[in-house]
Amino acid sequence: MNGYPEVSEATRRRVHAAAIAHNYRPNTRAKGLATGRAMAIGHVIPIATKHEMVNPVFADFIAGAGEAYSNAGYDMHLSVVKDADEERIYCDLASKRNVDGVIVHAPLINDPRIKLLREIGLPFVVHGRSSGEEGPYSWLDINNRRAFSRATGFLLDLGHRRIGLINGLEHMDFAQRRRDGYTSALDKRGIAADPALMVSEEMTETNGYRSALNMLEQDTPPTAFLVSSIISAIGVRRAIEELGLKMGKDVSLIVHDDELSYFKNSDGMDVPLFTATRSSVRDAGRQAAEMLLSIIQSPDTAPQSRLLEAELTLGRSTCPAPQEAK
Amino acid sequence: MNGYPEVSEATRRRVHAAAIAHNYRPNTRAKGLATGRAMAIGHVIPIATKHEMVNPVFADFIAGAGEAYSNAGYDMHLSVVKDADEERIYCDLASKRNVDGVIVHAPLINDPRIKLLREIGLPFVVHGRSSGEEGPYSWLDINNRRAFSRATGFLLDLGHRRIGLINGLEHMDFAQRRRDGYTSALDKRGIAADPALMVSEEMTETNGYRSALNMLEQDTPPTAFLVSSIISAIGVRRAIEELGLKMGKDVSLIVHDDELSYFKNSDGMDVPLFTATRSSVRDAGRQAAEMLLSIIQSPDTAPQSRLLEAELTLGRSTCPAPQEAK
DNA sequence: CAAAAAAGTCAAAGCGCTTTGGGGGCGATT
DNA sequence: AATCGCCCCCAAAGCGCTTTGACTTTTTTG
Repeated sequence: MNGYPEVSEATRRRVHAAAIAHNYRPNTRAKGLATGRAMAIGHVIPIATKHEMVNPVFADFIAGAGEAYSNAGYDMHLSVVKDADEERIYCDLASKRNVDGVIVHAPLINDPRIKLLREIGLPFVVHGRSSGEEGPYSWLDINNRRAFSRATGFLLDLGHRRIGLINGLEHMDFAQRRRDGYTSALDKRGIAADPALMVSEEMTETNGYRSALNMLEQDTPPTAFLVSSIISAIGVRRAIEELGLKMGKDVSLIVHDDELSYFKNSDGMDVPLFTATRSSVRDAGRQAAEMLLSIIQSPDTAPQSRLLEAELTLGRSTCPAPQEAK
Repeated sequence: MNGYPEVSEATRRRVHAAAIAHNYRPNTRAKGLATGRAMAIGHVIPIATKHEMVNPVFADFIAGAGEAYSNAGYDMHLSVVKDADEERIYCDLASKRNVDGVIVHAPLINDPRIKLLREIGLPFVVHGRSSGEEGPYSWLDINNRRAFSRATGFLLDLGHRRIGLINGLEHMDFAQRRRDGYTSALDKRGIAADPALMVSEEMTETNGYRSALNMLEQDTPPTAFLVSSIISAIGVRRAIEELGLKMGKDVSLIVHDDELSYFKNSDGMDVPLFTATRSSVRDAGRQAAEMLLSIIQSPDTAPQSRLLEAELTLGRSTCPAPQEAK
């Protein structure tokens, strides 16, 4: 059944028919044992121990990756793990031989997992990058820095001078890059970044709400926000409206939109709710998976990488800065 | 290493030490082949083909289940699958022997998967139930009917007479039960359910927004809403406020809260944003997983089931009906 | 002190597949 | 007619583990 050339077409057909008749499918374990390949990819999803938080982008990323795997006949192996145990899990996966490769999620700055995986020789692709990691490795990331610098520039062009940054946790690489983009765009216009306008926290609705409220209640409140997640942005909007202000009129907001399936910023009909830097995380999952599969197929080629650009899409949450705030 | 009684303690220690020294872990495939047990549980997550939607509760459910699996030494196998292909996948999983059991997600009314799994003899636990399925099977569900009937009763007690129901897709069993709870509570007070106040749709922010807007723009708009998901509720709130109304003052709202980790309705400090029927889906994942593991351990016991009650928690989104609306 | 019992060790078989090398059958070549 | 070559088919070995039963060593007991 495995396409050997010396088997006649007739026999092959007979075997196939019999297999279907008996509802036969080769036993994965036996096959894996004989071939030495697991035909499975591992995803390790870390639970932030502090708040037991599951990153909401995982679901969509995995949906995209899963598509690529089933097309290629691979299975997906998931380990849910408290972030402290994460390294041990990679060793386990490798030495128990239950996966042929892994996707590394949510890389930190100087992420130790990259070194570890390189050492144990398990093929991997990082979703994101890890600043400070010098050696070569395969990754797929969006251009977070440029996205946030463009978004900041866009707000500056609209006349905003005090722009709040509501970011994710900045030991995560993506958040660091986003802040870089933000501060460098401010720098370029000769504006000093104000620490009172920058927060770094888990991207939940409540956090977004609380931080925005804090900033808006300052003496010189921001007239615009840059928000790292559509979930936090909901909270930011709540804070804005609770103070009797209007989003897109009194306060502007740009959000990074991962195109989560249950929270589409734009439904294709109306003008999107939020002005956003947009990049589909589902698509990223698909591409990262395909990259990993190709690496597994030809292990000796150089590490691959791909940098995706985020689109800046106009929504109803941005407008010129109000006059009195200039 | 597997705890045979006739091996001396000293030898065991020696073997253990050697295993650790060489970073040895038994090969999962070989072990599985020899024992006939995969030590893995399958989760099949269907993608609604129509909108390519991933149910946002999966992430948290799986986080809970994953905890139970790793405690028991089990792995988790994920298949992401277009909902049309779902039955084939179950057959594959069973005949390829790569899992010892599966969790059935998002059961429909008269769900054919239950019959199928019973036939092929693969142990399973349903997260939810399937009305119309007569035979015995193991399930874990929340009492959707009672939760929604209580919530409706609560709104009626506050004087609301026109209550909008913004539900999930009603071919899903949970949504059906929620509507049942809603209509039966209305019935009990002699109020006819108005079809113009009931919608059934995928639970996205946009859908919630649009449906609430539609209802509020009717001649006799609802004074309260019952919403099946916190995601849709965000959209409902947006609609309310866009019309210049205040949630918890002009319009009341009760939502079902799955305690999604990135969208906590209550953060333990303030009064929750929404009044809600609350039940942790993460916890459900943990319990369903434990139930399945116990079934696999002793396959001959009768099917188990567990019905969890949802708590009604007071938030800031409900208040007595405005006078003029009575 | 010898024999029986207990405790510990080891080697072989088998799980279900892939891979390989040896033959059997048949038509073509000399 | 004997040989060669080709096309198939099949049987055997091995993947890394568990399980079993046979065997050896130590301890207990009459």
